Amino acid sequence: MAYRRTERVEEQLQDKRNRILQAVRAVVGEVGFNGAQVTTVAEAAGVATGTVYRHFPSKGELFAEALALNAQHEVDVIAAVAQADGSASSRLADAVRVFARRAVRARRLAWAMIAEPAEAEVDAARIIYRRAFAAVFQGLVEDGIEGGEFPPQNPAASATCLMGALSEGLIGPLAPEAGTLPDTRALVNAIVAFCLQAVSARPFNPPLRVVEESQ
Amino acid sequence: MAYRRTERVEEQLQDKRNRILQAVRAVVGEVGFNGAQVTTVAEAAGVATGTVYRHFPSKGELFAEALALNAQHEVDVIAAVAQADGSASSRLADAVRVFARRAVRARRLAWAMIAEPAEAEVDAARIIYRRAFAAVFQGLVEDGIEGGEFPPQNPAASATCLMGALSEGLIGPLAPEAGTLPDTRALVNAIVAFCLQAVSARPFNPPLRVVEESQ
DNA sequence: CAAAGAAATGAACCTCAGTTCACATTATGT
DNA sequence: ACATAATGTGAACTGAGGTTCATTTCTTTG
Repeated sequence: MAYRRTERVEEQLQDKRNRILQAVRAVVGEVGFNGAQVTTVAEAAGVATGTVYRHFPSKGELFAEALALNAQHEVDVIAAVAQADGSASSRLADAVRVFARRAVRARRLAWAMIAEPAEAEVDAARIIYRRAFAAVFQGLVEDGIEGGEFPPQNPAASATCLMGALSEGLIGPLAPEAGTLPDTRALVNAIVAFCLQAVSARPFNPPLRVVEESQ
Repeated sequence: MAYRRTERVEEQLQDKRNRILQAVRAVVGEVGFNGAQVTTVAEAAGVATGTVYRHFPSKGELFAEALALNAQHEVDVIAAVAQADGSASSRLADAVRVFARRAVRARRLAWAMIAEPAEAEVDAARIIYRRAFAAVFQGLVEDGIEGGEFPPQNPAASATCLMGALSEGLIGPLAPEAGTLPDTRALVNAIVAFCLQAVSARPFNPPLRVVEESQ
């Protein structure tokens, strides 16, 4: 018996693993999934190509885990906003706004996370996290309905559609081939307005019966 | 002078070109973009692989043109619905419903057209046609605003978000890894309801002012 | 410090689907 | 029928990038 994996080594291993994941984030934030090669990531992480494969079984799984890491963080942020005080409408508006703002800020990365074609595993992870975001929205929609703030509706469907409206509203402007964003503020506002109205409004036509269902 | 491209040959050429495009449609409708290889397409079209390259410069362009063909057809269908008689709301609802129904019917194909990762050229074509659909919706939104049916809003942003809500609402259920659709009818209805409400409703909270902007 | 076992390395390898191209086939016009 | 030219063919080629693995470097223990 002449070797044993020490705590210190264990830590260094974890550390290296994290460095690799962070490198993916950095590289993808720079050149997207498309341009991100394993060798490039390894270089960015300060390790050799082969080392990447001591920590991850394949490019797809590495990239998927990197996406999951980011996406989970974003979900947490949005969930926190959603759990703050205030009416369901205002919390929903805030959640959507925060999502949009953060996306616009880290534009290239956001586009990659939301929309850029990538390995199958990455796509799978994306779907999972889209659902996670939708779940947060769904909670808000349910709150709103229960509190009489929103009219009755299918919360799951509304949440999915919200997620779609939100991403589509962003994807175009975020896309790398689109130039610089002309008016970020206005864009975010329009998306927020749409989303809020979609779930929180009452039918306008046929004519409204104004009070009957209000709390 | 011993050869000249006859009308007949010209036709056969066109014919073969179309057969190849149709083959792409068929193959993609079966196995998606992912599983669709040039050789497979050639086989399905009843030509040799090389022949494909006499008609199209690359896989990407071939597939992009095939997508464009389909998408243009769908745009035409939706545009026709949008130009029918009726209120803006009803036309919008019909347009959304028709889009969704047709997608659900040709499920695999629709998913490929809307969401499946593919060559860069294909993605580019997709963006163009998403905009084309959005343009149709935008026209309806503008109609609705002008006619006092819909409240004031940013028509371009609303249209983009509509397109997003519509596709996202469909993508999940359409995805090949999702099982058989449980209740197509309900799904389509929920999406239509969301879309209609998103643009046609008035804010519920703060309290409504009912008549002021109606025509 | 030496032995033993892990972890790191990175150049070589492999895979696979898009593409090519030398040749065969088919069409036109005299 | 023959010359000419275009179209069709599909096996072989190619290149990019993910993956491997023999070798080197590092860590632990007696």
